[in-house]
Amino acid sequence: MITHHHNQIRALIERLARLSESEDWAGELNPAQMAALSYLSNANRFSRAPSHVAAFSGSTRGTVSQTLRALERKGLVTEARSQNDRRSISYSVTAEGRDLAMSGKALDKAIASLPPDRVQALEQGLGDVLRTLLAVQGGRSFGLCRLCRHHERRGSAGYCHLLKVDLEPAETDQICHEQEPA
Amino acid sequence: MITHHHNQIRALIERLARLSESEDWAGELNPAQMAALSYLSNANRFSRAPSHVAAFSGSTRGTVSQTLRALERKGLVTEARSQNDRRSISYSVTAEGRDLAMSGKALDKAIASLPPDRVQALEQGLGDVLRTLLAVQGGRSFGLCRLCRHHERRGSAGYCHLLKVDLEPAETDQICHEQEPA
DNA sequence: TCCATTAGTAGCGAGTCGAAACTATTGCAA
DNA sequence: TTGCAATAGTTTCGACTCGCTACTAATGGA
Repeated sequence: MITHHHNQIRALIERLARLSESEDWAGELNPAQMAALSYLSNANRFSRAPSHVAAFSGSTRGTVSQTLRALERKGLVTEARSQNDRRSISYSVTAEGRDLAMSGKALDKAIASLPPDRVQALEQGLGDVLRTLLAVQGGRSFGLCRLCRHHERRGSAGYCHLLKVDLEPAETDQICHEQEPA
Repeated sequence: MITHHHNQIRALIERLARLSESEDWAGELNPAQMAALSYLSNANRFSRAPSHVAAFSGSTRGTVSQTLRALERKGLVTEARSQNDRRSISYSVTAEGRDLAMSGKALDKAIASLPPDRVQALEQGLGDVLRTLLAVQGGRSFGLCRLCRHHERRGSAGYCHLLKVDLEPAETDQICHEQEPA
């Protein structure tokens, strides 16, 4: 049974996202571009292809392809074709791109002004909702590498048993498109 | 200080909204149209003008003007010019529009599958975030009529001390653009 | 080797979006 | 009363999203 409380919460989530997106950096970037840039700046080197961005944002490869070209024209990302599989492309975020992605958003400040237990509860609740939604829609989780069932911690670094590669310390804190919660 | 937890939560909110928007009814309506339709179907008769939709969604009057005309072409809303102020227009949602707006969203179902205390915590946390964000950005709250400081309960009906009008029972549960939390 | 699959791109049409210019109406103040 | 300034909404413009349907190129399995 869906009560008006559940509607209310969806409305809140959608409105917050909309307000956050209609912020300052609008004019510079539009929501889709910012979402892609933000994803790319947190994704590991195995997860920066157009199809990954598309899967993450629930969009299509075609749409994302154009979004990424817009970002490239603006000098915020650079394209690099893969050696192994010459079909695939990996995008990297430039220094300017990273600055823009990391620039403080009003929504972050609003969240930061909450008491820690509220923040905790929010993270947990939203995480649960996301997991349930993905289970229904059949999407990937795009969680952090180090929280993956294929991840093995090795000191400050790590190892991926799925891709069979060593991981730098920083990489274990990035988003991976193959991630499956432990 | 903004920690990665706060970033995480913003990312969650934006991703949930994006996934929710890229749902089934896409093809029928796009996100902006659904957002406008959803707002209109919950707003009271004083709050259904283009400028109200614009303020609610953090958009502009110009953009919203086109969105509403698209909705009207699709037969989901109807326009009605006001007698008192002949500049202003109020849109009403048609029966089909209401059906579409009310149709079950996957995100609602995901939220409904949470334990009640989680739902409670989410509603509280997201509400706090929204209030803080609005305080910073200077937007209106667009809350429920009956939770307004100008509202006086009269049995199952009510009275608005700001607009000096009687309110039907159903109206006290709708969104008002003048709402200020009690 | 052949062909289905996968990764990405191109072009189309409807529509968003912000900005600026524009019309009509209203309200206030001299 | 006249005269503006403010307000409500629309229009137009250019850049872009978005889903779609083709399309190319590379890959990989039978």
